Amino acid sequence: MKTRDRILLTACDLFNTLGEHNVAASDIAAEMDISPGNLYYHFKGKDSIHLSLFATLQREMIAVLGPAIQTPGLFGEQKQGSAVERSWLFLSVVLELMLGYRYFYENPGSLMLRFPEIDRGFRRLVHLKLSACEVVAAELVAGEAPTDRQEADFNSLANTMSLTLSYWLPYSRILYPREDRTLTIHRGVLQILSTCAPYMEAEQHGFIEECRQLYSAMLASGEYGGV
Amino acid sequence: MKTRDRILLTACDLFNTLGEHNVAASDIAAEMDISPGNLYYHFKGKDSIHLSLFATLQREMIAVLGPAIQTPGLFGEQKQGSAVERSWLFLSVVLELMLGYRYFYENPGSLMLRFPEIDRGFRRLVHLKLSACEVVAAELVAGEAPTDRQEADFNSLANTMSLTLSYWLPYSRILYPREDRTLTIHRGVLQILSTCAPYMEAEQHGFIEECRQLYSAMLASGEYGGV
DNA sequence: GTCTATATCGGGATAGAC
DNA sequence: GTCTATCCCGATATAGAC
Repeated sequence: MKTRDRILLTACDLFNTLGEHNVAASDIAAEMDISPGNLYYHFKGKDSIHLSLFATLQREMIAVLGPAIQTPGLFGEQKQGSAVERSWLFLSVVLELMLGYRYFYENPGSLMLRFPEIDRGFRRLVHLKLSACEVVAAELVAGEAPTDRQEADFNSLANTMSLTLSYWLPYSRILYPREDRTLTIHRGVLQILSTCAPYMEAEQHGFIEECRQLYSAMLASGEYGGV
Repeated sequence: MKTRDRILLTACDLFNTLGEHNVAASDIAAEMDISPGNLYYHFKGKDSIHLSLFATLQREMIAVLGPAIQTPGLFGEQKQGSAVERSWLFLSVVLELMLGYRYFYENPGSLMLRFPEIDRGFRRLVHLKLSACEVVAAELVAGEAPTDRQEADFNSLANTMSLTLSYWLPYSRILYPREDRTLTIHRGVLQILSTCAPYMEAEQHGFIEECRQLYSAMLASGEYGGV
């Protein structure tokens, strides 16, 4: 593997575990057993690493969000499974991706303030996420023509979903600091879907119920170091 | 006003506008037209300022949250107005308070990592917020004995409210960077209350409707530099 | 591409006069 | 309490040999 890529990987990893601003360029070099000079040969500095890392995140996120927003609905092509199942998959993928760059979501403000391009990019991503949530919500509630009130409720529903999606990782980490990551994602998806529950057809509830059972079982089994 | 207090005030202000980590101790001194040495006479350094600032935030927040959690319901003593109106007031007060220390909520992770006492304190606050939201939610949905499913929905509702309450400021700032602060708070309260809408008695909806109208009017008037 | 050595710089922190 | 002057350190960044 190329040194340049190893730097990116190592940096992201350190940022995630230690917190972005507790990691110096030299720390990254030390962690990889290369010299600081070498690191500076590949990147102009920590800033340049941040920009590169964010560019990747952005690219990957757009790759996931883009298709979801296309008119035919989640994942463009032929639909498979029920609406809830597809939503579940979609939300999982997004959360998984965010988890890989979680240092970013713990302190969005800091990086946005330092780098205008990140500021713009992140804004754009949030807007995309909101659009995607609108599509997901629309698929989930489906059905009858909305009254004015339902219209307003729908908008706030999409907002809630998008907000939860954006901040679930840090929020959850505060409430359950040592929880297994996989479980955190599952609970996040469940939390978001629960938000839609009151608007959904009765038959759809079955899937959410199953998820809840599953989640309880996981918690009980203790293999995920929960609470 | 004592220099010590002016330092706290100025620091908080600078942190809010420039971002915590773009502000050096010397910047604070410069902004107040005192010498760095003077600042270090009053505080051992930036760290000590942070701790002091957080202690205040914590104290004020507990003063608001504590009574809300008491069994009689929101604001302890005799209840005034409808449940929605009281919730509205309560949520406004909390958001207003958070707004005063918004630098903190833009980058929770950074400060929590640096100061164990802030980490503990912030965790505690989030738990309190969640408890308070449970009380608010209970007052709002009121009524009949819940089935299992409603029970689960209720829990996730309280979580959604608490999460929205915690991250509304940064989220909203990303979506509407230049929005007037007052409007941001109003919209936040409305957003949280909308979350409960599907669970509420029909008659309660009237108030939320009014709020929405009001909000539309404010946006239209343009005096709040919206979008 | 990678290393070692070194220059630079900004912010944190202290000493001592007033 | 407040100032000036100064020190110190850690992180960034570069030069030049291998």
